[in-house]
Amino acid sequence: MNALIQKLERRARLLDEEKAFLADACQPPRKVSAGEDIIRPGDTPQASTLLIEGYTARYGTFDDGRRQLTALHIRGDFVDLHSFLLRTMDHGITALTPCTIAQVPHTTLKVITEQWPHLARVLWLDTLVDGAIHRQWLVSLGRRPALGRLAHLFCELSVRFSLVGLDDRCFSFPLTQSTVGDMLGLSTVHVNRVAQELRAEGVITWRGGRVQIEDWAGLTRIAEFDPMYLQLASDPV
Amino acid sequence: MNALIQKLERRARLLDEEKAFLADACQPPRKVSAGEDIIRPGDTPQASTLLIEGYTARYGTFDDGRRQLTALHIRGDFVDLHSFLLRTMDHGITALTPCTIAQVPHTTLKVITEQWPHLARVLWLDTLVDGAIHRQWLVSLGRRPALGRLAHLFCELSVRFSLVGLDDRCFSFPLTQSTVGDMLGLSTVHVNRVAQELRAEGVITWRGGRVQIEDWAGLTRIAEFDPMYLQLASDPV
DNA sequence: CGAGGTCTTGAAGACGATCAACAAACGTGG
DNA sequence: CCACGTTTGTTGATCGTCTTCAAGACCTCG
Repeated sequence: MNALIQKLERRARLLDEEKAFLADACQPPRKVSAGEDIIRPGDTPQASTLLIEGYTARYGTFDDGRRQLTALHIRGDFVDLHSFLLRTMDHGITALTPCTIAQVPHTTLKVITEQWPHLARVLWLDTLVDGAIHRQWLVSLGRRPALGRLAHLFCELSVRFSLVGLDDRCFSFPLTQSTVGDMLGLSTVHVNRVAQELRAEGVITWRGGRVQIEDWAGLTRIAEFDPMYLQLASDPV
Repeated sequence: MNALIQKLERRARLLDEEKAFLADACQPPRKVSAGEDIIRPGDTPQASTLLIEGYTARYGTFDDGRRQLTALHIRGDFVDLHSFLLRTMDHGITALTPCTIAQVPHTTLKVITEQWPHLARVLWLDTLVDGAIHRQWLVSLGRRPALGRLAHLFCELSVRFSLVGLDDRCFSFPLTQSTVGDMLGLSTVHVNRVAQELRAEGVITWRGGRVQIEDWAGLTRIAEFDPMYLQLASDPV
């Protein structure tokens, strides 16, 4: 919850009443174990899920079992704020690690749009930043070579962790190379090879479920990273 | 304008007052010629642009000039509704063909969020469907082979045109193969080759700036197309 | 009629996938 | 705390898809 508010306040000032209302809206936190589906494609959830701790991902699947992850969530992210209006989910959401989540009923979100228009705009903005991240991923998958794709992912995560008050140059990353492959549209083997290349360049270490960025300038150069899309400016909305 | 309302009403019922307010919000239409930028990266527009006729696209560029299109808009699409809250644009929007556009001032959009909460939710939903399309494109770029990518694009366009009342099995498509390559993350040469393959399969004809779908079942099979993500159900929001 | 853009075709090469095998790390139960 | 099985990471070899380069055909529009 605090992580969410901290992130939202990087983009717009919130009134104390708004923060209090948002905090009250959350149902008690719940644990989810790794590999469990939080939402299955076709579900029509009655509440939106806020990620308190852990990693979750959105995914689409093919008949033959191959999958593509379309988003990666960290603490403070609303993993399915869009289910409030989208109703039936066109994709699933899975817990990549053990997670703590809290739910906000859709009825409460509706009240926000009726009675707290400013807060509603801030939440709308949050879904729009989600879209901006999607666009960057599209650029990655469409035009960036494998090495740049992995580098870009780490750049993005570093900035996103800094928004929720975590050390951004060294963060927990207990995902398998196979999962990363499903995210970047690469095979597991190739993820392994480009990871080694990043290590050989000396820009990161990635071991034991942790990533440490050793050379930020070098990493951003390889990734051609420009953080503008993460909307760090704090404007009234 | 009518196209927008027609599309929105496929997802939620609108009151006559809401439709009237939305129609009044539009400034007089304006022509834009092919190749012209409607928005440049870094711009902070004071109005959102509605596409009345033609094709526009969102794009990201690299230093070396290569580009990746991240969205394709047809008539009835709000090409940058998100600029209302996102403020400074992280990407550009270009007219791929001669276009007619109309603008809606951000101040008016703000009034909608303050005084027309239901209409605001419908517009929010529209940006969420945008996100759903992004996710499908991510799946395409990440995991679909070139043939399936092109087939999927035509499936999506067919459904989207049907939502705005156009013949969906035969639509105007005056884009170059190079532009399609920038959309699908492919080289021009390869777009040419997979297009010929789709023709050879007898599922489409694509000539003289028009696409005709000859075998919908075959096309959707090649694309592994599932239209769920376009949110065709009409629910109260 | 000419010129520039677009489409088409061929050949060579690169990047990443797939297959296969082994090593290392992890977790679980004895 | 160790043994064992399973998952994850690593490496090599081969293969396929798509890219790049190059050149010629077609088309459109002044």
